[in-house]
Amino acid sequence: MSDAERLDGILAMLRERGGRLTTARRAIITALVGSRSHVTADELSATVRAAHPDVHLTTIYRCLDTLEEIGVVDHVHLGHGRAVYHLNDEIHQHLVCERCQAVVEVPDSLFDDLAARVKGRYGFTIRPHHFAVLGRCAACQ
Amino acid sequence: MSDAERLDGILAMLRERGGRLTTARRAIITALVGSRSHVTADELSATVRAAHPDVHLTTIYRCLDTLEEIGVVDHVHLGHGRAVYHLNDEIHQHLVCERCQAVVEVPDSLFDDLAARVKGRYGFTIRPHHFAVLGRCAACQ
DNA sequence: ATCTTTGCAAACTTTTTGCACCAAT
DNA sequence: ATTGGTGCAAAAAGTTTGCAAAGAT
Repeated sequence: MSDAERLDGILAMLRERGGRLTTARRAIITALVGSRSHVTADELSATVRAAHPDVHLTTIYRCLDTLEEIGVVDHVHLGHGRAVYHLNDEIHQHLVCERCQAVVEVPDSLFDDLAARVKGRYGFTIRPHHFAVLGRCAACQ
Repeated sequence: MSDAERLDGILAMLRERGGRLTTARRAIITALVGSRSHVTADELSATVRAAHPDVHLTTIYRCLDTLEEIGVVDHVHLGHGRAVYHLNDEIHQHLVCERCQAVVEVPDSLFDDLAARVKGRYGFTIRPHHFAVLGRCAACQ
């Protein structure tokens, strides 16, 4: 799936929801699709501003909220303070190095065992995608 | 180990490190030891203020920082925004319900398998205590 | 006497909100 | 013509910092 197709798909979902296809949204979603990884609202804002200097950070947040409601985007708290946003097309878990901040993405399936055990013993259903797991990456041991 | 012993132990560690035993610190650590679970800086401040109305929230933060440097306290980001602090004597992982905010503590050992696999495949060492795992508790399914 | 710790006020960072205007349908 | 989206400014929430005064050693 190309970036253009991805963009169109998201725009279509927005329209279905009764949303409007504004310049700002197009720019934000384009930037999000283009930046292939995890971005903070701030970073996204910088990218968007390159082409559309008038798009306000507030609008970024509101757009990301909307996309999250639709289920297209998810956000994760990687560290102290800021959150990062990413497209939701492949679900993965984040390992974040406490030292160098590197983000390692690992398949969700690694957590299946843990999830099953926690479910069995505590009745708790893990939804792991929302928070990062911290530690030390290979390079920083 | 009684609360009083625990308090004394922590005060001793502080002293060893060249720290001073102030009224504020005594009050904060007492409150921390007394409140048997996870507290936000704010909650801790409220408890401390009951007996010592003059201890400022800033001081709470600075004291918690110091205790964290010593290794006595750890803090965890349970949700969006505030962090919770807890004594470091039994290491456990936090499961937090996204709906009712309940905190379920589970033994660290549940994560051993996951940690081993992540270590093997990605060279990443998980230090899981720092962040919460989100999901739905038994009552909120 | 020294040097850490404290209180206070103010800054800071990230995110949210109120409101009048604009623009997509 | 609607009504949802946007920009702006300002508030909120949580935490940190600078500095002079207080307090522990």
